[in-house]
Amino acid sequence: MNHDTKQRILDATEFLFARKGFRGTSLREITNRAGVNLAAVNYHFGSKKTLLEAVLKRRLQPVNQIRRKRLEEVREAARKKGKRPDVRDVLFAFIEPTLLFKESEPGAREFIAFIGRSINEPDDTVRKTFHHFIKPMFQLLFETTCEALPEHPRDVIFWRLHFTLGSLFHTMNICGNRMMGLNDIKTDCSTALLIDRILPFVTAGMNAS
Amino acid sequence: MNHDTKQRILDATEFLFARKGFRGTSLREITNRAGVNLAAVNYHFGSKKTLLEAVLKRRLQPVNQIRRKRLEEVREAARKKGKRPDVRDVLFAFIEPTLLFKESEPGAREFIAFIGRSINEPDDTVRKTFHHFIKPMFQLLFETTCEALPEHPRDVIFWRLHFTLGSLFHTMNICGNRMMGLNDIKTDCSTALLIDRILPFVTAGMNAS
DNA sequence: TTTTAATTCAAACAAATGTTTTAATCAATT
DNA sequence: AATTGATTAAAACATTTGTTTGAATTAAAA
Repeated sequence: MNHDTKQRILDATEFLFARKGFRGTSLREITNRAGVNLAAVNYHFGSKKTLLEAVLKRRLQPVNQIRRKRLEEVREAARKKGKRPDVRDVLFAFIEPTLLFKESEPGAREFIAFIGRSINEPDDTVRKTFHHFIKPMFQLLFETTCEALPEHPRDVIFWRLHFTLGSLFHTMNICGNRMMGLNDIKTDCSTALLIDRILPFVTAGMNAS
Repeated sequence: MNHDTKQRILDATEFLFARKGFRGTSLREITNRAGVNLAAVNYHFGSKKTLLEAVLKRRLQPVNQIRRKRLEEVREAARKKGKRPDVRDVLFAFIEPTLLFKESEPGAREFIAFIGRSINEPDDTVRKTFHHFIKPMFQLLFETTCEALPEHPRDVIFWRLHFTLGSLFHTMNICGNRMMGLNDIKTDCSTALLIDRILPFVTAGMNAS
């Protein structure tokens, strides 16, 4: 019943993928760190590619549920009041769960950097798997933002949301990993403060005339 | 005097690094594409790591010169007028050369995506080499922006510039490579239009109260 | 032309990779 | 206790990796 072999592999994998990337991590590193036999990966997951899909699915599925719920709550609340959604509320509903994910579980603190990179990963397997999870969320975020800003052209909103994603995913990288600092600036930062920092920035950007 | 062997290797390398990443590209792919012998890489560049440094240096050095010149022009112009620099001018001086780089040379159209990824690369060699080039620019951008927004705390400006970099580098990825589109939105976009799109966004974000 | 240095080439190197195989071990069911 | 199925283990598999070697070729200098 040592069924936690799968868990140990998943835990070791997300840590190493976050630190060294998909291609930079070997199955031997993973199984060594997990304390299991090398063949266990192919036995339990089939292949390295399938392992990656399992790792991404385990983490992205829950956070996506939260994001969807939060976005639809904002939508519904606005509908009931007969007003349009507030841009800040919309962005908050998407961004807060994304960054709060870092605090959700021990492994997430590192793995958030991997997620932040995935959208632009050169490896097709990583990027396409990630897009499969993020695209419906992006679509929902897009529609909700269009409701919030009906006076803005749709393609302007589309691009500004991409800029928002850029800020957000870069933030996921630097808060989960290593960042480029400067001499007199302290770079460590609580998640709550980070949210307070990024939200005015992207809200102002979205609202720009 | 077949000294263009080095050039052909550099050209092939930047194309493949942009498409498949540093670790995802083998020296055999590079030399095949360049039409040169496998050993030519180690003969002319020493190692794969040194090749990477040469590739980055060849492209980043020129664009950095432009960025530095542009930023100092903005600074100097303000000083002569006895006013502080305009935030939009500062960001424009940094962003325009960065995105215009794409049009500078044939290979740059693809390579811009590699640059956009490098800041958060998991591979130490790539990330550190890139930081070596970008950090002085970021420092200069930071100081100039602080002059433009003296009422903002320095650490707020620091983080907002990181958000700006996030938007910019994500844009470099999607305009140089592949992007996550939506059904009814056309994703292709001229560089000039792209600059017109990103600039109001990050300017508003920097100015946010 | 002869000599010398720089460059190219094919071949081989050792190390690392994901995957498969086959036997051993474990846990539960009969 | 015996049997069955699931899991673990060690070893080997075939490729691919970056790098090195030493001879062949080319270009420049004497």
